[in-house]
Amino acid sequence: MDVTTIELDQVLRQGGYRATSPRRIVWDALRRAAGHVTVEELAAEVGDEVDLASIYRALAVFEELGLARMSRLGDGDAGRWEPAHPDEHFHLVCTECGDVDHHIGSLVAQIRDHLDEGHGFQTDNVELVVNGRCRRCRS
Amino acid sequence: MDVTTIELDQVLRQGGYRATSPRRIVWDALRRAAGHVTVEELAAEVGDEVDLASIYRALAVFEELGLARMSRLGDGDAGRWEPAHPDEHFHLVCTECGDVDHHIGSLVAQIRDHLDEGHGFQTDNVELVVNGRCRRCRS
DNA sequence: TTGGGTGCAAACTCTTTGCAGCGTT
DNA sequence: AACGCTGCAAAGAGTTTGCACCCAA
Repeated sequence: MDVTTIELDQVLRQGGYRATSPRRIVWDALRRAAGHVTVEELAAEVGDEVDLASIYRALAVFEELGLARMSRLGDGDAGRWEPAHPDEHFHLVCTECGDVDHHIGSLVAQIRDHLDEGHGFQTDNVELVVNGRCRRCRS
Repeated sequence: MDVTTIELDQVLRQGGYRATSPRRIVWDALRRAAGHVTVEELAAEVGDEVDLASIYRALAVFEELGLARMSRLGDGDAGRWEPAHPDEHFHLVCTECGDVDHHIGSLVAQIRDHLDEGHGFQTDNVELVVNGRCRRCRS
């Protein structure tokens, strides 16, 4: 699923929300970003076109519609946003160089299956953040 | 490893920190708690014996010494603390009843191995939070 | 036309920090 | 005696909210 700006309007309306200019602008900025952007970075990207409060509100709507996703990659870090990826994925955070690697694999599906079968737990959402040292920094 | 109050003093000193009364009180409260306590809850537990700022500072020291661990179980939630568990573990959070289940298993070790062998990533810390519906709420 | 959405500013929560005095080493 | 730690109060970051106006449906 690649939600373009045009499709965004439909998804919003189907969810009972209005298709507005600020939401389109925030969505475009989020897609344009390489991922893992803070709200502040998004604000810088959209300049003064959209108010900070409206960015927060837009992202909350996107999250509810399953369009976007927030993670906290460090202890006291601010929330970082990215378009929701259809494939389950998780984040490798290098504590040395700060690099964040997107990792798509079967691990999340394995976790889901394991919990469903063994524990009767119906998984909605898996938040997996792995801290460590990446290959380059391992020396 | 079960770090009692008496052992705490040793661990602190070995780490280059002083063994003080506020740290002992916070540590005892953390161990007495069922786990997953917020700083505010700890503050209520210790009454006015220890200042809020000192609780934060004590927990930061415990984390550095590997004695305690913080997780964020929900999107906008405050940090929740627990004594560090020797076995790798993760959290199952039921979005229906709010119950948090500690889950100890081989999953975290599997993740560690997978990343080390396949990607050269040396894992320090795995933060895994699974949201969903527990067996009871599944109806 | 109507009510959901927006900008603006103020408030709020969680957490950190500066500083003078206290207590561990 | 020295200096790390504490309480207190104030500041700071990130995020939310109240309200009047605006605009999508």
